[in-house]
Amino acid sequence: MNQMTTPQLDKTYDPKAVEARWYEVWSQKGYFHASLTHPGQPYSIVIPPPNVTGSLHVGHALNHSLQDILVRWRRMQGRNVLWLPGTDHAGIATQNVVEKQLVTEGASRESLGRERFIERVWQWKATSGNTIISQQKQLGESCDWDRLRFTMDEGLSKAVIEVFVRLYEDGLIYRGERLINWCPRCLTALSDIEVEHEDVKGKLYTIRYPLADNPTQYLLVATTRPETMLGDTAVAVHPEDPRYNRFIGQRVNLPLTNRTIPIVDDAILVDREFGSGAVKITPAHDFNDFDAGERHGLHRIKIMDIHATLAADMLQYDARVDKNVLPFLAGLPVAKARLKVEQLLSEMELLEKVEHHKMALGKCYRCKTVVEPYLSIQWFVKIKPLAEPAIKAVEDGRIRIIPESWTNNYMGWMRDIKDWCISRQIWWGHQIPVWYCAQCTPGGFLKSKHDERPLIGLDATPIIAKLKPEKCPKCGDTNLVQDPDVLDTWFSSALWPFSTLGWPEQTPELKTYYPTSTLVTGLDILFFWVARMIMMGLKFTGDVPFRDVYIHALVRDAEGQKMSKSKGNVIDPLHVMEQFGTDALRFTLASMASPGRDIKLAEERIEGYRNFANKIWNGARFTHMYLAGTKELCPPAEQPFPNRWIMSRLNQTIQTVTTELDAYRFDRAANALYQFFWHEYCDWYLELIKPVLQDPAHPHGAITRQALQDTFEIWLRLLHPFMPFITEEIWQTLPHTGDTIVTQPYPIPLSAWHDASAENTFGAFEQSIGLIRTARVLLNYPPGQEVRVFVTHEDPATSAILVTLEQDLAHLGRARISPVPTSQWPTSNVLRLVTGGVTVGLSVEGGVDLQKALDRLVKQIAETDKESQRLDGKLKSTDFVSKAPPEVITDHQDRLRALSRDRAMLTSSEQQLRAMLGA
RNA sequence: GGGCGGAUAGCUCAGUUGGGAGAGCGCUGCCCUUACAAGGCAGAGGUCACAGGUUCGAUCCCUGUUCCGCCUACCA
Repeated sequence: MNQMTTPQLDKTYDPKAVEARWYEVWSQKGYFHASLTHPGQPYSIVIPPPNVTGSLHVGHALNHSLQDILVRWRRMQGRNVLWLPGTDHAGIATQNVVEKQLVTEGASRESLGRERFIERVWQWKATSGNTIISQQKQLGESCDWDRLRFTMDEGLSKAVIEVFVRLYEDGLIYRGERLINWCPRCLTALSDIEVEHEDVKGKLYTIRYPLADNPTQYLLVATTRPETMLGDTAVAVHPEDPRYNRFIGQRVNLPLTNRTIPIVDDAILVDREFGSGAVKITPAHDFNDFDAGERHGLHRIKIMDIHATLAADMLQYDARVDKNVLPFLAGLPVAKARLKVEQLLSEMELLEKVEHHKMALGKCYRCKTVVEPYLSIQWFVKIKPLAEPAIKAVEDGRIRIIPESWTNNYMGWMRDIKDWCISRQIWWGHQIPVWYCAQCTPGGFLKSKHDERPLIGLDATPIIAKLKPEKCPKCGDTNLVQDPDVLDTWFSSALWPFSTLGWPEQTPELKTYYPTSTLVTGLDILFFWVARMIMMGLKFTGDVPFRDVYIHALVRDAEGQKMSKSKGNVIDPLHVMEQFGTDALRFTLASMASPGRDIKLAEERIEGYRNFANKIWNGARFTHMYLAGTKELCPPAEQPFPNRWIMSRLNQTIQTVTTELDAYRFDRAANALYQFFWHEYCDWYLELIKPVLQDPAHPHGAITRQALQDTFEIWLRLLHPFMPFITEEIWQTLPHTGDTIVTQPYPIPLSAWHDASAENTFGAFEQSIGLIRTARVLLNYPPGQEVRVFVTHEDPATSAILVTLEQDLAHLGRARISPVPTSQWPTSNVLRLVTGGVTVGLSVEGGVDLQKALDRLVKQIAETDKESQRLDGKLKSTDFVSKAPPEVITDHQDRLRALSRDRAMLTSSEQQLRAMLGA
């Protein structure tokens, strides 16, 4: 027993003074370090790695708080806990950050060259990449920082290479020329899910395409992107469309060019109901048209460069744009080209009409630039063979998605999944482990006219290798060029649960902590990340990467808007922690984490839980005044009533919190903790035991002090995962064993503490006190004034219990109590209030206004009557009594009986009151 | 276009085998009562979005409607 001296605590809790100090101690003592020799059953979580350029936003705060609650809880339960932290290298975002820095120095990525640029990024990472890590520590996160990982670390990079090579060898990675989503600002390919769609009001242009054989006749073609017509290589109509099918096989003159293009039939592409029923086909600039082009063996004519501007040479030589309009169009960016084409067509009277049209516009998720479907050579993962086992793992329950409702979402996406474009035309990231031999490539490597990168054509044979090969295996030449592209950041994140544990080595960590127990994440990266981890985990470890996936809500502002810097509605968690304390923020987020609903975070809520922290603090100050001396042992059943009651309630709270945490109901667990402490422990228990504590000679003094500090200490442990700082601070000042609350056992329910009779007794007691207090207010008695109170219960047994509680009733009711039957009460000058069998009488002093009391009685009688009628009506229904379950019927009968007893007491009370008023 | 979620007190939200509608904040009144005014006590406030259906009985289950949000999609 480590008996501390009673400290003097300030009246209000000051989180700042406490938080940094304890985090320092926890770190130094290594409480968060996972040990392979720990005897407990492993419990492991890998953190969703935040972007290394990032700083802690409120979404992280939620995500991390929930993980820390789970981890601290399991650690206290004695599990062998690993919470593995880290960051990802965020290829595009990080490169953007460093490039911006270079611009201010008058330099650029290109001027530095690839090697020096990458060095520069590492430098940046060394100085700025730990921002979020230190912020995570401020949040109190109990990660094993000794195992901090970064997706570009040597070990993780090794895993990336290993996976790439093995996927290639298994035929699951291929290189091909496809249409991909291209960001003309980041100058790289994006995967499908890196494109955000936004509804915009655009225009639908209807253009006349004159028939080649008879230019006075024309086909009407509708499009939202008229500028792409320069790259058209066909027009499609529906084969069964009587308006057009006779034209199939003929040709049209493509306006603004010197080309004619065929009219083809295509039942897949053409919707006869839409637009004019004829569709232009631009295979190099539209995803549907690309497929249609494949079906009809059409040319693909590119008209744009990597910046999404119309390229003069492409227009001139490939698209054969008419030389009269060429100067107007060459070099224009897409948006301007659209206007110009509209104008030109209009002047040539080839523009039939322009209508308003709403459409979805794809934007880059990093920089919000409009993305272009762009024809280029890229690397892809063939995803279907990986998706199938990943679907199965969720179907057969090896992976559980919580809340379950997201399972459908996952399944739907997985079943309809498309090949994953994994190459990115940037420098920061894992460079693709593929080399090419110039000697063996017939066309050699070209330099693009529009890009400084070497263009490696599809005729080049890739040499896939974990390390750079010495020489070409075919010709022996040593002049090999590595593929300039890097892999999608999500490619390395997909390996996170096992690459961080040492894979491809079979490390002890991997054996102990894989599969991980739980993944905690937001819905926004279910597809980006979760699905891909499942696919990769199954493929490369043969097992799922985690058992449970807990998906939490998105945090929005108080108006329900998504937080964004541009809207200026972001709540900065660091500022909140500064203002209200970390524990308050954590508790707020936990208490609002109801499944399937977004969190609207308002500052008032956080303030409310700041007040809760202060309440806890003051509860501790109170407890400190009455710490026990020597240890007092007393079996629960022999404890005085307040102790028996609070122990039973605490026991129930332990049960609830544990059950709810098991079900990932952080909100309910938090509410149970709050409700217990504030509204049972402080409001009732502390008040009940004050007379005992304050009387040095009281026979229950010693065991009550003991119960007070024991229950407080247990509750602190119960709360600790939610509010780690304040619980440690207070726990240290109470008698305790051990060095830190962090590693103390989590409370478990004890059946000996459960006491139904104490809880029933409390029910009658609480009702009595409630009536006394209400009566006081009705009669305008000052709170301090002691009054004469009669109290009884219609059930004799309960009445007898109330007799035993006379002291407690007197104390909390501030009254002289007469616990006698109503027959012994005065018939006048007493206000009688009734509820649930309890009747309380307050003696009425002369001169008080009784009208308020009368109003209340009248209202209560009316309510009683209404409810009685409702119950009576049901009980008189033959359908009800014949079909409802017996226990429901007896319950209704009991309630009706209780109401009518109350009602009799109420009316007699009303009559007395009227008599008093009349007098 | 498809899918999913939501609509309960002024606000934010609980309410899971269908049987008496709850919490927090806010509001009103009274109190600086020796842990706490970041507090205590008492109180007001809801046809559980709307319309049908199932049932003895529906906030809860089913159908439809309206509104809001999210995800997803190639209607040029």
